[in-house]
Amino acid sequence: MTVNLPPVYEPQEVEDKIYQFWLENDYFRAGREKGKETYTIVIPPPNVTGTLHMGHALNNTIQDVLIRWRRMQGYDTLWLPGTDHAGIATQNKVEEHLAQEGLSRYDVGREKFLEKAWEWKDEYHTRILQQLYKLGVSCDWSRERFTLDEGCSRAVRAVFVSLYEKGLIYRGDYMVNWCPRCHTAISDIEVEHEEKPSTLTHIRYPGIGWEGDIVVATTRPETMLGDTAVAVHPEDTRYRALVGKKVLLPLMNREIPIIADEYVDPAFGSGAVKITPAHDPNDFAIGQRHGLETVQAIGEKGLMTPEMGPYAGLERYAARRQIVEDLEKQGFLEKIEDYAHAVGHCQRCNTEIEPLVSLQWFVKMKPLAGPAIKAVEEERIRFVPERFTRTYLHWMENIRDWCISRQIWWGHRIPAWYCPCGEVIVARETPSVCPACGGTALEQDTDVLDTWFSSALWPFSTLGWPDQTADLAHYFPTSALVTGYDIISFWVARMIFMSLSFMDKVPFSEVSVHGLVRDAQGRKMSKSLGNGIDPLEVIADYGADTLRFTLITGQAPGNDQRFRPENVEASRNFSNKIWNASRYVLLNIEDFQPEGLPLVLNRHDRWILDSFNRVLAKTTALLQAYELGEAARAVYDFIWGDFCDWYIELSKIYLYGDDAAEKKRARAVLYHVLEGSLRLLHPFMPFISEEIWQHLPRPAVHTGTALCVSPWPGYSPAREDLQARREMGLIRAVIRAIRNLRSEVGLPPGQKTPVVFRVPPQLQSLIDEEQVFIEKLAWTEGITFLPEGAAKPPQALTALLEEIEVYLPLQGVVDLDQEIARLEKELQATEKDLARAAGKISNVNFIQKAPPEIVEKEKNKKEELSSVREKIFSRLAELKKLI
RNA sequence: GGGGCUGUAGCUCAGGGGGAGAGCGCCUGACUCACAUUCAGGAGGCCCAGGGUUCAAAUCCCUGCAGCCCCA
Repeated sequence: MTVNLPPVYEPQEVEDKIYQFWLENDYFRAGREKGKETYTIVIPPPNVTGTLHMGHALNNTIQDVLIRWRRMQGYDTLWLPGTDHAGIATQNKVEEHLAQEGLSRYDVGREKFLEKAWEWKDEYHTRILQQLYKLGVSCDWSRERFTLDEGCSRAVRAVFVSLYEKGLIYRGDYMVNWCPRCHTAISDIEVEHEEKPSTLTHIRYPGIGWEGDIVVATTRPETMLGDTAVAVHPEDTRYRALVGKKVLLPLMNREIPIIADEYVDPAFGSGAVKITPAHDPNDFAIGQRHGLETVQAIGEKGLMTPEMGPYAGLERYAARRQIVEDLEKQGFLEKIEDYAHAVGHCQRCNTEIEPLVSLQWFVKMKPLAGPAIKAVEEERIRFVPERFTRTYLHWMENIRDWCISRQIWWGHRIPAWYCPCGEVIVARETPSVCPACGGTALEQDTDVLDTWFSSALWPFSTLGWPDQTADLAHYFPTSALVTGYDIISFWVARMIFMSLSFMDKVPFSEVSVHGLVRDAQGRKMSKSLGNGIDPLEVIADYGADTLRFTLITGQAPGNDQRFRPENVEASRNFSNKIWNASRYVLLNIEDFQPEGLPLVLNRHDRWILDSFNRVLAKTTALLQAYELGEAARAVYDFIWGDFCDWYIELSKIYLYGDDAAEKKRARAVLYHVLEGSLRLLHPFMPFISEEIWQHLPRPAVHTGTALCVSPWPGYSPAREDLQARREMGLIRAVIRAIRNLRSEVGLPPGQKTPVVFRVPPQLQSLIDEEQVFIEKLAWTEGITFLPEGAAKPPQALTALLEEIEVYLPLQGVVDLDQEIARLEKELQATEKDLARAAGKISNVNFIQKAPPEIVEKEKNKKEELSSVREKIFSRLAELKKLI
């Protein structure tokens, strides 16, 4: 095999090619491992509104890491991809698009509009897929779904009709959150509250048939036109006598009653409140209790209704100004105060929502929430991190009915038909005849369903439900759901109750929750701020592996992360490190045929294999716990810190030496560890690992054709090697000590120094055997051992390890005063630690109550430290004599 | 008003009952035949404050301060 790899890794040359290779060989298709345990994830379907952002990149990378890891572990893995039609969001986009041509959706009509929306969907769907390919996700594309496709639509109808038949879907006049911009009702959780400075307007309502007036305070004076009562608290002595009397509604000259209701807070404002049942949820409730009239003052477009006299047709905020002005002119304005309060905004377009009473469809939530709460309480579903369980339960326990109708066109049309005779037909199949009167003039409800209604069915609708398909039987329930904490109530909660209701099973057993990706300053990435970073740009500049690794290592479960260019570079450097380590191995294993590990391994081999073995265990355990960031860091530390910095450096002695047997052995180990490391790395950096792996020679017995379907490397207890670990620990400490001393006096690597050791007899052979390696890695030349009792070199730097004394004789270079000062500093530090250990051991409580192994550890520590202390002490004495 | 998160090195953040960690930045030295996207060495932290539990607290509990998020 010829090796011609550039010294700098170029992902642009590699990634698309590798992805094509994976697709062509169908590695991501589920069912490759027949009969194996399944591992399934359904993708949180990205909206076809636009393009993917960093949050999607993180979400999909996490899923891909899990899926690739499980695939390598031999599970029958299915990662089911798809996209979401995103009703209001997409409709807004298409409307914006039309607006550029000066058209509204009403100009083009429903049918034509939907055509446009489908075109939009096609375009953005294609883009999103391209982006996902670029990220390297290993979805089973043969099973891709869309929330508005035929199957999902049937699922939606089936669920709607079934819930309707069970009495869990009803239609009613209720107060809903109305977005005058989107021109539709939205559910409670689609409303975002924002604290804003505002004013509290105090208005005087004159009494009718009694002397005086009542002052009410409001943040929304324009709604006064729709007032149908003034309410006071029943216990409020100031007003008790007035209850049942009337006041005059200024400007409208309407008589409205004074009523008593517990809801009123006597301490707020004047203790009297205006009641506008048509425009405030609380007032609506009061209106219902007291049988008040509902006067709609504001219409669906945010304009004052025609009944509002001089204000008819005014935009709501213009009306507010006008009304305040008129009130003042006519002497009804008491005062205006500054006041901060939370205003509801449309999640999609940020317009202030208008509470309106209208006829909408609702899902009755209490009966559905019960089992969904139980499933989580019984830990049939587990949130990771665990704290999100509380978020979920809190929401579920305080749930209100879900408004599911939307007055838009893009979505699943509500399967309800109306006959002029008054009959309402809710059916799975489109009816042609009214079952009540036999009439055929049926008209379907013009509204569509909330997008989340179809998303709630995603884990089973995508697998074929309502049909009882083989996939549904095999892959449902799914294994894990990976999602951001921001949609736990929107999506996760709803999937859970829908699944329990229709599948009688939880949709997934674990929910891995991640945070948001913020900008370098910690701000949310947003279009309006323009601070978003396009994942595709990062991929173009650095490669997908780098982006993935940056996102994964920057992540702690459930926490937000900041996306910083420095971190991207660190990941890029890591990929380059792997690339070059591999180049080193490849350049040195020409004509090499892998035949497994040699039977005889030396200390270095046993050490790296032990270390590798341990990182396998650690990484696997961390992945199991969804600690992906830590897992990636463990891999990073091993590859860079152990393999590259130490083993490769040690191996150079063999590879550049003359001993053929040694060379062969070192190559085999290098190959083994590199190949294993690539497998370990693959879920995190799939492209570079696959690319390099494809360059590696294959063992004769190896049947695999791609790294992505190679077995996950497993921990083996037989590879534990405490002796190698301990011995290499000593050798590395010795090398570091020498490097340290050399750098104290600023010796360049080219200037070799001899080194003198004083070691216990049992360690002399160890140092002896490692001489050539110590010389290479610590830039020394010539090692000698001081016999027992012999004088130590006077003009020498000293490093005192627990069992080993290291002297660098440097005539003329050593400044004795400096050396004494340095050793004294070390002595101080040692004595501090020693005092702490000694203190613990002399504490009776510690000896009695601490676990024996901890006590043992402290005793050893004390021994070691006092031995080091003695050594520093005597060395200091020697040096001081020389001055 | 209710719930939650965060406070650790100059910056960004891991960790977490028993000798303070990483990356980046900074300082010193080196183009050492895989890699200067590198290598070697170093400086730099009363782990927010106070109290409690414990033989032992940066870690667990409570209170406070500061910042952030969600829900009403």
